[in-house]
Amino acid sequence: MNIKEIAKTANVSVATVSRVLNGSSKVSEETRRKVNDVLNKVNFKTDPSARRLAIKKIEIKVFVIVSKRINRQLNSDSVVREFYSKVIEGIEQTAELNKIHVEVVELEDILNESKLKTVNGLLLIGGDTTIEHVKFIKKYGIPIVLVDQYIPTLKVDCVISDGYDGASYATKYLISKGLKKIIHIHGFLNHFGFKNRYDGFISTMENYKLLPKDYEYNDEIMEDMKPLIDKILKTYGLPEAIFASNDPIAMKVIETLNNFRIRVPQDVSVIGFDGIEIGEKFNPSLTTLKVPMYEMGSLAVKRLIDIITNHDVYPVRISLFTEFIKRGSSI
Amino acid sequence: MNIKEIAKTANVSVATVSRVLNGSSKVSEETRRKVNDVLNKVNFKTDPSARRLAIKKIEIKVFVIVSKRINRQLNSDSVVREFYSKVIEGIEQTAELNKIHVEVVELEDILNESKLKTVNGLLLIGGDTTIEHVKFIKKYGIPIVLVDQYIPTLKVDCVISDGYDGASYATKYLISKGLKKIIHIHGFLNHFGFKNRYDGFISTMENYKLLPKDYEYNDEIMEDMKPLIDKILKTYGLPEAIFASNDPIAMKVIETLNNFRIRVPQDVSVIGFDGIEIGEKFNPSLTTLKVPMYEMGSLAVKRLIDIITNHDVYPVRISLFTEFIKRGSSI
DNA sequence: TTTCTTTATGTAAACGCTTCCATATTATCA
DNA sequence: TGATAATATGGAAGCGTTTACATAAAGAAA
Repeated sequence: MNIKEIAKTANVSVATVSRVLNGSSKVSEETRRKVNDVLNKVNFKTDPSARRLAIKKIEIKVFVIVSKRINRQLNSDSVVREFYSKVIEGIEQTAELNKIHVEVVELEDILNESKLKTVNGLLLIGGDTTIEHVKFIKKYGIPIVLVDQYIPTLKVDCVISDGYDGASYATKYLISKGLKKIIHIHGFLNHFGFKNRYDGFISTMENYKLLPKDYEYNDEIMEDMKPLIDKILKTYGLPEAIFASNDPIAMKVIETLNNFRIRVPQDVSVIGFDGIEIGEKFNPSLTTLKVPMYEMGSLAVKRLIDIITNHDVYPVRISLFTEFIKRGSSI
Repeated sequence: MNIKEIAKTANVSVATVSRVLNGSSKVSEETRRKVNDVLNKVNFKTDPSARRLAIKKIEIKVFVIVSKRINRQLNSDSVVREFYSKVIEGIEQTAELNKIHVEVVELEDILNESKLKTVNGLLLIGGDTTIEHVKFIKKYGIPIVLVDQYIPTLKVDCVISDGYDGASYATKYLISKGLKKIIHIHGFLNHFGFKNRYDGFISTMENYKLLPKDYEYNDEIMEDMKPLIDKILKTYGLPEAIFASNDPIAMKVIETLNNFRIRVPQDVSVIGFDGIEIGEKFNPSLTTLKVPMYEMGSLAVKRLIDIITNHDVYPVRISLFTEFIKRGSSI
């Protein structure tokens, strides 16, 4: 069953059927009804490959939106840089394969421009995307896929990593090694990513009837982590293991512990999260949960293509599993 | 960059390029090398859509595996029937659209057969799939996608509905209507679906500083719910709203409440979960969260195709958002 | 040498859809 | 009323592949 047969039974041309299918305005009410009747009767579904092939003439622009903050970091030497670079690499290569034009722009720019109207789809990367941004863009009816960001109250497509599962795995690993005094050092919990990892840690500890203990850090503490470690040692004592909510924290923790003459992993095991490359070079090399960043970007593009070409309507949340990488910083 | 350009620069016909690309034997060594040189130089990648369109039928066999229990229910008149029928409809139509052959078999059958080796991919539907099943099949290196089932400890692709979000939405809705005494009646929490909905309910109530109260039901109670309602009324008092973890429970609750001369929704609001069709005919018509069942099946097939054709390696979890449908059983 | 195979390559027709362009119809205006 | 503009529809050319069929070249058999 194809468009041609539909056309024949509806007594119109294939062009007209296509127009009805795509909601183009140049069809009379009567014809539209006639075609729709046939369409419904046979429960017609457009062949995605054919549509995709035909439509390819059009320049599909995908704006990879990055907030000013992240963009600055992308240009500076930072871990964020590595993370998002990998994601963007995945985006660009997958886009190229599908002959889609990608442009990386700053979020602030696109929000001010009425350029929005020329865009076929948007990828919004990272934690700076807010509900307002999404709502604003949605008004234009432009498909969006969030990357490494999830906004629970909004039903919007997103690709994220499974922090809950990862944290849970790490915690179980430590427990399986006989460790019991495990603490979690994490970022602000209103960030969904940190929250997920936190939840995974807490619930796993509770499942094993162990007392979960967690400490929140802020940007100042990143400068100097001594006060935090000090506090932990005083109020909690020396933990057997520390699970940090990302790699930079983990490395900072190790550094600071060393200053306290506490050895990693002999005295305390440390596990990070993200799997950035520096972690491997670090001494001791960092045990971590690797987020498949390239895949994240790649999947986001594929999803966007699906949405655009199939008029896919149900938003989905795609979570990628992380990969546990055992290295030197933990037993 | 397409096959035609490759052909031109390699000084051969497009047919020949295609033959080289597909490893057909009817190409001389010399020509093959010539073409491959060009291919490598420009890092050519075949357009998937075009290929898909041109190939009339890819012989990918997908076994939709259904456990005996569910299969029995599919043949009998049950709500499970409706739910899984819709899912299977999505699977079959999407498969057909992609010219893939689908066969619905019973889980028990396939596990005993060495037929497994002839299969390109498997879809496992529903809550009866166990870790052992998956592990067994994985041994054969066959791609699997779980549908409406999630096994946290195993990194296996799955398509599920977002119970947490749905439950959370329902709870917020009730709270927004000024209701405070809200309880949750749910199934066994070791089923990930019920657990998710439970978590969504609990955490939302806590967010609003309300006391969450929940009751677990079992199959006997489904026969006669009087004891449970009795217990609730005695220990908790009359709730203002009841959120049930699926539609059948919700309807049973309403029925039983009516026997107690308690009116729905005047005295107590009731919300279900699933969005099965009977709920609409029910009196009062059921407020519920609709799981996009068709989409669930459809997405599962698409994911399986991706895994098979792209050799996609990172397993992902795809969650579909539910849709809140306000009807007569709630204010 | 002639005829018959075999092998390598090219030509062109699909695959199902979108969309530019042309045409036919109807409405609008002077 | 005739000229013009607006609107609805159809025809047909792509989109990038695959592949049946045709053809050319070369080798084998007579």
